[in-house]
Parts: sequence; C-alpha cells; structure tokens
Amino acid sequence: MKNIDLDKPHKFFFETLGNQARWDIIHLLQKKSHRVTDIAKELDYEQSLVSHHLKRLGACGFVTFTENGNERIYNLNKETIEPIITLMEKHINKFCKKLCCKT
Amino acid sequence: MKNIDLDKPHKFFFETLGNQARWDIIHLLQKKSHRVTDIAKELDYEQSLVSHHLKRLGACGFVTFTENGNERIYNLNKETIEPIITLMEKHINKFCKKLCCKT
DNA sequence: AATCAATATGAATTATAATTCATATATGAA
DNA sequence: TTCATATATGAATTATAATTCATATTGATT
Repeated sequence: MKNIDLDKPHKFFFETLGNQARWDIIHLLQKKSHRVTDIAKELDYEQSLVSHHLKRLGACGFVTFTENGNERIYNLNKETIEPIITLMEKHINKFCKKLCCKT
Repeated sequence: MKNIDLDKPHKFFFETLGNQARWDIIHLLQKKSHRVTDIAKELDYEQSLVSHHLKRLGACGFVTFTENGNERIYNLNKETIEPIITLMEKHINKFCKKLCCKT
C-alpha cells in the first residue's frame, strides 16, 4: 500500500478518514458487521475496491474482521471513530455554521 | 477551492487534516500565532502554498486570523484540534502499536 | 479432483489534490 | 505617487490517491 512515516502519523490516519467511500463503509459498519461482498452490494462498489479500502481501514485499526470459512466479517472499531465523529460534528456546528457551496 | 457536500461533511474536514503540510502549519501554530510569511520561512514552504493551505484550514474553522496593516496573524483554533490529536494518538498507541513500514 | 464462491492483490488507468508560477490587491513607507 | 512588503488568487503543472481490471488464493461443495 504505502509507507507510514511513524514520526508523522497524523497524515496517514486522517487521510484514511478523508475519503468518502471509506466513510460509506464506516457508516454501514456502524449499523452492523458485514461481509466484503455485502458491503460492495449495499454500496454498489466493486468488490476489489471495497477490499482495498478495508485494507486501509484495517491498517489504521478502524476495522477488524473475523474469518468464517472463506468469508470475512468486517466490523467497525467504534472506540475511536464514534468520539471522533462527535467531536467533528460539534466543531462543524460551532465553527462552520455558515459553511456553504464555494469556500 | 471546491464544493463541500453538506450531507457528507466528514470527507472534507478529515481530508483537510490528511495532509502533511497542513499538519506542519498546525504544529507551528500550536506554539504561537504567526504571519503567513513567517510560516513560510519557518517551514521552508512557498508563500502562496502556505496561503492556499491556510485558506483551506480557515474554511474548516481550524484557523482564524487577525489583520494588522497589510499582514495577517494566523492563529490556531485549538478547541477541536487538540482533543482530536489526543484522541488519535491514544488510538494509535492502543490499536496500532505494531504499525511499521509496509502495511 | 474439479468447480464455485469469497476475498485479496498488484499493475494500469483515471481522478483528484498539492504545488508552483505569474500576477493581482492592499497597506505602509519614502 | 511611487516603491516595497505582505498576502491572496487562479491557472498550469506535477504528484498522489482512487478505481478498475485481470488474476491469484483459499475454503466449500459436488
């Protein structure tokens, strides 16, 4: 995938969250754990694309999986994600009310 | 700059944080407020590049500025940034200890 | 063993973001 | 009012990330 510069980790982790497809996956996994194929179906993404994104999310510890035969059940590690969503939403409400269209 | 999809704001805000140059600026502003030129000098970045990044950080409410003649003093809005840094660092320590090189 | 289903992988392509470059604007000083 | 300094802006270029495509791998089924 790519190297993580351990001296400067923020870039990598926040970049992971700066992608809509990955947010779609995260939001889906918030409801319940899913198999790769089911994520792909639900979101109408290619299977391989979902795999790539899950790998990245996994590298960041945002998702884990359990194996079940030849399938993998991915689940969201909510411990960080949910507080971080809350934090960012509060931020947006407080500081970015007038946010619109072109910036 | 670009459109923000208000239905899906996470992407935009986290993407803003998923960039090393912007983190360099954030970390500099953590110490104290700076003028644009001084940020550029300190970090050895082009002035216009710093301006572009400051604009984006400002659009997200992560920095503000005060005008002083023809100069602008940028300062960090620490209210969200600092807790979010803490959160992410705890996450990394807890879930990504073995993180190394290739992932 | 042969086939099927689920997932992962890597290379190639395409899309997007970062950076540079040239220049505009605005303020302050001579 | 002319020049210098500080900053911003937009277009062009360059770099990077996302996506697709072809295929490999692994476990299940017949």
